[in-house]
Amino acid sequence: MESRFNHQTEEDKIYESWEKSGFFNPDVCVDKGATKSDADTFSIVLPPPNVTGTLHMGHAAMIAIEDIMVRFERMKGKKTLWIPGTDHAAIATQSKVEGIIYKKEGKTRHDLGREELLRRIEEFATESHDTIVGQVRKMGASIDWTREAYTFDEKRNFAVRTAFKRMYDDGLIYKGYRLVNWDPKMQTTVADDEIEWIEEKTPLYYLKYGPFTIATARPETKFGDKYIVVHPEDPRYSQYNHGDQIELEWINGKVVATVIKDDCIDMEFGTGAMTITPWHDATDYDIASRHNLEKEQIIDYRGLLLDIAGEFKGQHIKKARPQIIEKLQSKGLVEKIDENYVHKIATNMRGGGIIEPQIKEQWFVAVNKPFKIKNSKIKGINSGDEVTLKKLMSYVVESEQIKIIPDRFNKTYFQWIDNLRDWCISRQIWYGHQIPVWYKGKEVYCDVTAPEGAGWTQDEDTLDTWFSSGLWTFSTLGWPNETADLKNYHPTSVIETGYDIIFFWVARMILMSTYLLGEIPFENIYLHGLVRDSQGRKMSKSLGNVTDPLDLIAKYGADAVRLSLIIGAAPGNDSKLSEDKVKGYRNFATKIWNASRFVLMNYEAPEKGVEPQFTEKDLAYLKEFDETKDEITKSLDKFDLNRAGEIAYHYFWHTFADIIIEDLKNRLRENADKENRLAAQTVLTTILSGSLKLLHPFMPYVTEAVYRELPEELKKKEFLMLENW
RNA sequence: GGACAGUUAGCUCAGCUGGUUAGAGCGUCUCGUUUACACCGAGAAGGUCAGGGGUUCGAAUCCCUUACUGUCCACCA
Repeated sequence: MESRFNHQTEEDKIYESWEKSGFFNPDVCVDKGATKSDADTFSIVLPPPNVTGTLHMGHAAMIAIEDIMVRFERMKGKKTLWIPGTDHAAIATQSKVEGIIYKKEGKTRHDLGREELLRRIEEFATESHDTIVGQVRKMGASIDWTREAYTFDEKRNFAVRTAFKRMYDDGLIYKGYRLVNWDPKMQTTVADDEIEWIEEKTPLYYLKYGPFTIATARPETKFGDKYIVVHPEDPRYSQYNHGDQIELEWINGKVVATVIKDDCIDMEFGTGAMTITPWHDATDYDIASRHNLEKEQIIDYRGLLLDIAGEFKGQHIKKARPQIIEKLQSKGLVEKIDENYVHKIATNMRGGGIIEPQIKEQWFVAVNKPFKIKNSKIKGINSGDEVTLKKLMSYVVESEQIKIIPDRFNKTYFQWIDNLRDWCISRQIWYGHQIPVWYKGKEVYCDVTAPEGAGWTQDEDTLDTWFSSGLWTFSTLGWPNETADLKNYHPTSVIETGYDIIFFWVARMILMSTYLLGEIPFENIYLHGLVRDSQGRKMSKSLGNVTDPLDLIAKYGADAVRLSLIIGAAPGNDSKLSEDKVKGYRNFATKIWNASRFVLMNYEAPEKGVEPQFTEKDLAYLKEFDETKDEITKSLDKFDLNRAGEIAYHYFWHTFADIIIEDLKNRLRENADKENRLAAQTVLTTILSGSLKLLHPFMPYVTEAVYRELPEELKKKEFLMLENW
């Protein structure tokens, strides 16, 4: 044995031998007798990384955590399945590729056309996929590659169409005119959750609106405003009654304004009076809907002003604003301007532009609509019970059929559900699952496959990417076919993902699974935090503090990277990563190697007839090891990987290496007494091989490498990976 | 506006349901070149556990409160 474990040359070889053996696949484990065929199962799906690029430290942490769970459960003898895959990430990917093409060639998607753009995206996605898969392997993931899936492959597409059709038939998917988040840059709608609010210092204009003064940050939307809304109890406006009509001079001449009284008005803000633009603002839309007011479009889908803007027609809203203010000023309608106002602007967080709400016909999932559930396996809900999707989502968590780790996220989850509105699922981008609805004249047809006969055209919209990833726990297992995998491995044991996508993804998986299968998608939700830099800053390209997991792996080895992402990282909490930390755990890997080397180089095969004669201290050492093992097992069972890792680390280095080896060293050398020597050796080999098992989920490579060096009589299996916990 | 975290040694964090002189890693300092390992070993210094109040025989740990930091949610034009 060399004096150090050479991760650069050994890790890939070890991974290859694992993968080739087939033992990442539970079927092979059963066939080859490594796992009992009637063993309990443990299953987990890899949160599919977006094919928008490469993996970052957060992904590395995710893989490390999941692989620890998987290796631990596999060693405990369970039929263990971990399914890999990637996510087409519809809008994010298209946005990214469009950006690249525009930068390189100055072309837009319309220059290329649908077919060519899709081809380019596929090309990019494939490349990105290959990189990602390579990275997952590098991390040492014991994942079943034979079951790899893509959210946009044929099988998943079939699952998506099936899901859509069922929801459509149950009336849970409908097409309707609603106020939606429109991204003029990407030319598509975006879900509420996909919006990021950014603050911007924008002047707040106080405009004279007849006898009223209104405050607005967006004068360019105000052309058609003909309702003035005040609070019913506002004494300043008590002389006006709901419904009063007042003629007044406005931007482009006279308008008749109607007074509306509504208690959603904040009397403290501005002047306590506002005009509304229902077509382009959510609050205004709600007010207008409550009072049955007219709604009129002011801005088109590209962000240009419409006819109603008169002389400003055709101008972009951004350019028009100062001119509109100028005109208002010349008419004496600007009372004052508050330059220090901070306005919140909605942006599309998937690389798009500034959101302009629009009323548009879109497809929605009705979350509050009652329906009768079929085939419920959910405890407390029977088949035929009337439920809503919202109720299903909250019930399974409330009743603790799904547990969230850490549990404080329960509150976050429920709060989100309380605020949940119908989910807009149609997108006007090209990269995604096309909606399985066809039209011919006034006829509408929804099915898994296209209708017979000529003259049908398919709906051009594609589905929100989360619609397909919502099916992930079971679409990867073969649903809608009743496969053995689905039967064996669903519900999955745990979903492990970042707390930042609990709404986007976790909640939607619960929605889809409870509705479509009548069962929970997973029993546990393990949420990890963000991996930040050593100063606690978010890693970002603009800060230049992004560390590539591959660089760290090349430098210090995957084992060190894994452990440094686990220790000091409690579920749900952000963690900091520094190179020093990784270096420290690389040193630990070397320590494991050298302590093992020492034990092995002093190893002598026991002579026949010689029985070890243990001292009391020997027995105490063995007992201490057992206690440590129990503690680690308990922690892992509770998903407390952080603690388990720390105990294992500390025990191996500072108890086994520093104390036990030091103490027993001499008895190996001055071998006056064979029984005594054998006892010392037995203590060392017992604890060593036991420790290798305990450390294996955390540091699979070094431990497996050491295992190969063990004399045959100390090994029971082909791989350490397959040893009994 | 609502909710959730966090505030413990120079730095990063443990400290589970309250119980002896508050722990670890990194860093610092001293010593050590014993044939497993200098990617090492032995040892040391360093903390009024954010502030205040309370419960208790006893609190970093439970309760209240203040301050600061961070995150999420929400229809303040």
